[in-house]
Amino acid sequence: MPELPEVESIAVSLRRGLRGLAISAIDLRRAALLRRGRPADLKPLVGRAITGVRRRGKHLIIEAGDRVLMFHLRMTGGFEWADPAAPDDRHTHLVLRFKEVRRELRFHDVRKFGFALCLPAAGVDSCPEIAVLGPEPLEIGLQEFQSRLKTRRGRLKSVLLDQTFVAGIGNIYADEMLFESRIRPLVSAARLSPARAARLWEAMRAVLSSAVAAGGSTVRNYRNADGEVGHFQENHKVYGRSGEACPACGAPIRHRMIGGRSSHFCSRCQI
DNA sequence: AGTTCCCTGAGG
DNA sequence: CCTCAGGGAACT
Repeated sequence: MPELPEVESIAVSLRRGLRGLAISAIDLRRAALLRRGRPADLKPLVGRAITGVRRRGKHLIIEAGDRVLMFHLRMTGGFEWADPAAPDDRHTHLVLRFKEVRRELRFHDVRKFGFALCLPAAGVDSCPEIAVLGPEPLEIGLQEFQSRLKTRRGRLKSVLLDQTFVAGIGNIYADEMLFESRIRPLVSAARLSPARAARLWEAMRAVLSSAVAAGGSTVRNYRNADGEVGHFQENHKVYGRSGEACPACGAPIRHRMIGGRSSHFCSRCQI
């Protein structure tokens, strides 16, 4: 569920919390968290100062000099600052400790879909996870957005969720930006008119930037690294509102599966 | 291009 | 008890 706005909010909170800290120890509780990586890959991080935190798509990248620790949170991954003496739950998979402070940073993930990789900083952009990603939706220009759409066969909603098209959009924001632009999720991406593509581009920027400003959406239990919830769920017009009245026309919000994902839309407003 | 699977807790 | 949620890879 963490999508671009949630990962951005986590990155901002981590940037704040990690400023000026150097890693003193790493406690890997579940080796499978590293996927193809090995536990020994983490060793170069010990002793390194944190030099930055950034986001690429839904990936979170903690920079420590010439190494990075990259996370994908998938559905239920998250961070929490805790006193080392505080009890931890069985879903904590990695713990970072620091020279300067007593508090430790815990990565937890109930469903274990998330992963972490320790990579050379120079190799991040060329690693498979990042190399395949499309442009950032808040950076891509209208012309490029329109021309990329034309090359995509398939339903518009599925294309928006495809991280190689643009990186960072998930189920919530795909539904919301389609409603905002009054476009049906089922239409062909390639056949979207330039005017409708422009409306979608505007909606994409508006929805994502509002969501970033609101700290993301907290449905179920998303929180940033400081334990703060997001507030954009209060602005959701269609996501999770099947059966409720469309805020624009009053027709009931419809719900159906598209490409294996639950989709919410107004069949009167969205054409 | 659609379906299945991974995993677990929440909700019916 | 059963079903659902969901990102993304793997499979059909």
